[in-house]
Amino acid sequence: MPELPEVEVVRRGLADHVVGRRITAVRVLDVRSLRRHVAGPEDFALRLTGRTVADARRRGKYLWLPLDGVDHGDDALLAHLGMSGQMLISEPDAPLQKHLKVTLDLEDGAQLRFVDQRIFGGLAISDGGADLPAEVAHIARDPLDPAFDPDEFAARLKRRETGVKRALLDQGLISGVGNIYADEALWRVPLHYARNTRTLRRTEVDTLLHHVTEVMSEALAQGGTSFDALYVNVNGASGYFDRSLNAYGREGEPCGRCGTAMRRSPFMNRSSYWCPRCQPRPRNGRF
DNA sequence: CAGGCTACCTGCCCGC
DNA sequence: TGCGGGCAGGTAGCCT
Repeated sequence: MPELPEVEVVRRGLADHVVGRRITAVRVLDVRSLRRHVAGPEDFALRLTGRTVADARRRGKYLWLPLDGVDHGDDALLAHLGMSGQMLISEPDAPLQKHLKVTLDLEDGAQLRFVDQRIFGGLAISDGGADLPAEVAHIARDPLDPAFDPDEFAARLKRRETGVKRALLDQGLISGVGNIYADEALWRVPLHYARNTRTLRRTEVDTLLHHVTEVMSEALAQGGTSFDALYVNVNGASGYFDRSLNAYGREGEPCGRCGTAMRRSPFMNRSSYWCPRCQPRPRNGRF
């Protein structure tokens, strides 16, 4: 579900409501959400209790909260929202959400809740991960990161022998882009999702990068994309970028540029949405 | 390295 | 009303 803009909305919410607060109690309601914390739920709770959240950081779709505290190293609470994960700030006595997995009581009386319907997301404590968790080391910088290097991206992309959308979804090459924003950026360029990366000229790479960055920035400014209540910010509010989508989910609807009916094609066990006129399928790997 | 497939889960929607 | 299949914003691992 959440891609970079949605995760960044959550990160900002955590920065506002959680950073600087001490964790006074931890409850794990479903151990499956701690699959990546191999030491188990008791260890998880023990090591979080009493710690103060020092910061809220993000790279791509990964979030982490560096922790302060005596007797501990510079470790962090690592989170990935997967397809359906939510971080919600609640009153402790608020009704329990159906898919509530973990609660963290904060010293100011609020409660941070991790809710996750499909359990593809999860929480873990990353040893020494305050700066950059080892679990995130394989993730490339995202285009909203000031240190993102377009030259390096272009060089690595050119060395690939693959389709351009597959490359965009490769979090080791560029992070934060998921199925929605990949289709939106490709529509804006415009470029067919199967276009071979080796045939892209540098100007096309730069245009693509421009649109990837722009569409995610615009979505962030509108609070992200929410099709339903599964994606919400820490206060439970939806984003409204879904109204601005030009490609994703628009099969059969007219292209916003040329009016041709948009198409949906199976791609990597999901779907790609594209305009057959603006984004013609490449021939000879080029056009 | 590329990429196809599977697994990890729940829920919704559709056709029968 | 129920059942099966397909679909959904993601990632990791195994195999060829």
